[in-house]
Amino acid sequence: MNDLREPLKQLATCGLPQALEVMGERWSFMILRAAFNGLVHFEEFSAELGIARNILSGRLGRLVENGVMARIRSQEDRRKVEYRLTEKGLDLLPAMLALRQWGERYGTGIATNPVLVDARDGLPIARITIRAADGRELTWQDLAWQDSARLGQSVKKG
Amino acid sequence: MNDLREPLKQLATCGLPQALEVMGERWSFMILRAAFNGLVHFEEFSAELGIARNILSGRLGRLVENGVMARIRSQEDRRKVEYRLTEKGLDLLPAMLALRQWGERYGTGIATNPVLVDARDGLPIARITIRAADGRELTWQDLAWQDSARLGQSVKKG
DNA sequence: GCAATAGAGTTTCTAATAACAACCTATACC
DNA sequence: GGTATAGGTTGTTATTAGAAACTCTATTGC
Repeated sequence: MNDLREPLKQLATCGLPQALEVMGERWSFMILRAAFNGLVHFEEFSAELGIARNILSGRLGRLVENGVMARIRSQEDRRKVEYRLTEKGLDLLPAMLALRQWGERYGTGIATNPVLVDARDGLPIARITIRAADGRELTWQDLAWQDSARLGQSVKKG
Repeated sequence: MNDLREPLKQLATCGLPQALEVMGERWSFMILRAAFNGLVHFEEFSAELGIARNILSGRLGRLVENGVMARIRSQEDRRKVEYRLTEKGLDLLPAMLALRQWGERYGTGIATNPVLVDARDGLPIARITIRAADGRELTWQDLAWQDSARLGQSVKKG
């Protein structure tokens, strides 16, 4: 366990609250997943998620507001609107996959489909892991919290 | 009352809904972060998060129910209870870090503190990325969805 | 051209849930 | 007895969810 680790009972500041501000609401990640699955239209999200229309409208609007998705009128059919992931939205993929993999691992063994693969060789992607700057895989035992003012100095683990 | 624990009917099935059922509520990730920062007692979480006591009680209970945390009576002081991350909870670290890194990257430039470092060399961990089975880093362009029944066959990018 | 229809919402109304504040309780320690 | 710790209870408000009906524009079929 982490009994050897010196607990730091100080206020922590990090990007998590800001991420949760955008993605912490109930349907946000499900909408994101649908978007990664190629859905773009309001009616597609509605059918896939079974979410009430007003709520879906609100969530999509919020994701657009926060720059996660872009709202684009279709050229071919001007009734249609396309919601497409922005760069910022695409950058949420690691977080979504990490969550999803965790759910798969500990959930009630529902077979995942479809699977995300490397387009080059068709093999499923690896598990999302934590790595050192030089690429070594790290576990919680290998990690320590460090005050950012002291970065680069030696670390005491116990 | 279409909630997240119902299996999806149409396009995609995966572990995400199950992960969100455990971690999708408003304070769950903040509690998790506090736990990773070494907090163990009810009053510590309460002080750190400023969350109403009944809500905190409910969330902690739910995390324990779901096996993310363990509720342990302290040996030294029998009044005290320790909430400690289980293996299952520790395995949420990649997801939490990916979210946090995303928030840092796109948030309003709040300096993160403390920073998670490799205890061996004191260097901050790398960004959480998606990798192929052989370890190559992959971006969204390199990926494809594949029906799990056809794994290993040729892939067309969607 | 005109009616019917499709897409993307908005509005209204209602129910359920989450959140918060402020007490209250039950142990266990001193 | 007095205090610390973990939580339950009560009451109140805010938010979220949902169903159904409505709007507005664009397209399609005749």
